[in-house]
Amino acid sequence: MPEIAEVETVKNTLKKQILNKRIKDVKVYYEKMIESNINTFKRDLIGDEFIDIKRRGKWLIFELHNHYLLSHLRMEGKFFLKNTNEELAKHEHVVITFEDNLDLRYHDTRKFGRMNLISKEELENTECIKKQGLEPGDKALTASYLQKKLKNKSLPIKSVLLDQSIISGLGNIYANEVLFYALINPLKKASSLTLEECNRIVEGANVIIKEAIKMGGTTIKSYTSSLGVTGRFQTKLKVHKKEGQLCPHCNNKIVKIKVGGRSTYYCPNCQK
DNA sequence: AGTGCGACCCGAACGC
DNA sequence: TGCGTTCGGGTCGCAC
Repeated sequence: MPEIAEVETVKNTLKKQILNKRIKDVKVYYEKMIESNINTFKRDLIGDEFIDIKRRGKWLIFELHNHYLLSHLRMEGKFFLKNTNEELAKHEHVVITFEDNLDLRYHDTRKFGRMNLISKEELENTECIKKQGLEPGDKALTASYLQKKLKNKSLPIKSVLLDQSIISGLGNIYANEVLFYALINPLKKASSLTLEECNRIVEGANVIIKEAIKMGGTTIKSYTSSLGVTGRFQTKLKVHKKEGQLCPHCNNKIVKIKVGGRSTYYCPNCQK
């Protein structure tokens, strides 16, 4: 499941392969995937070219001359590059063909991913981009920023870490890992966190995301990033999907609970 | 405004 | 073996 590190990896990989090639055709096989008007989507892409790829939170931002193509991979979205004469595979929902007959194909088993084509001036006013909070690694992401954001949140801290408007880019895997790093119980009420605890969360997010990006993300379940790049961060996971296994700090058993409906893994001894 | 929860999806894992 | 059921996971939209 792509989180910030996976998206960063996809961005970096695609940048080496698809920039500055004229788009000659666009095919959409699952129309609900496109949030903007489908005909406008095709018309505006054809004839243009990608000149850069950026990322904001878990959103990929493909820059064209006049537009941005926004793409969210949700759980299982992947991009593949294939020759245009290769047969369409199951779950390939959007195909962008470049003039050298290379296809950028969007593959999504569960059809959860979304794309949106917007004009350049719209970017900062587009809701999904505007609402993103600070990213791990941003100097402005400090303990006091976080504590202020948590002040009126009665939800468990685990749920709040998944809120993209506070820290942008954390998903279920890294939220579990960050709380283990910070030695904080996932059920602890967000508003009750001390400045010191907020500091440990910020530090954990910075350290873990940096390391995950360096390793190309986490490959887990059905997710492998595009183009044969395989994430190796799963070897670094300490608690996620480790229920019944021993805590690397104290040797007590990792447990699995539900928080806000989401699987949550933690060490009850280290994270009291 | 903050919170809770179903819907969106489909394949894998599970139960019988 | 084979069938039906449950689960997962990010985000949105709706109800409270």
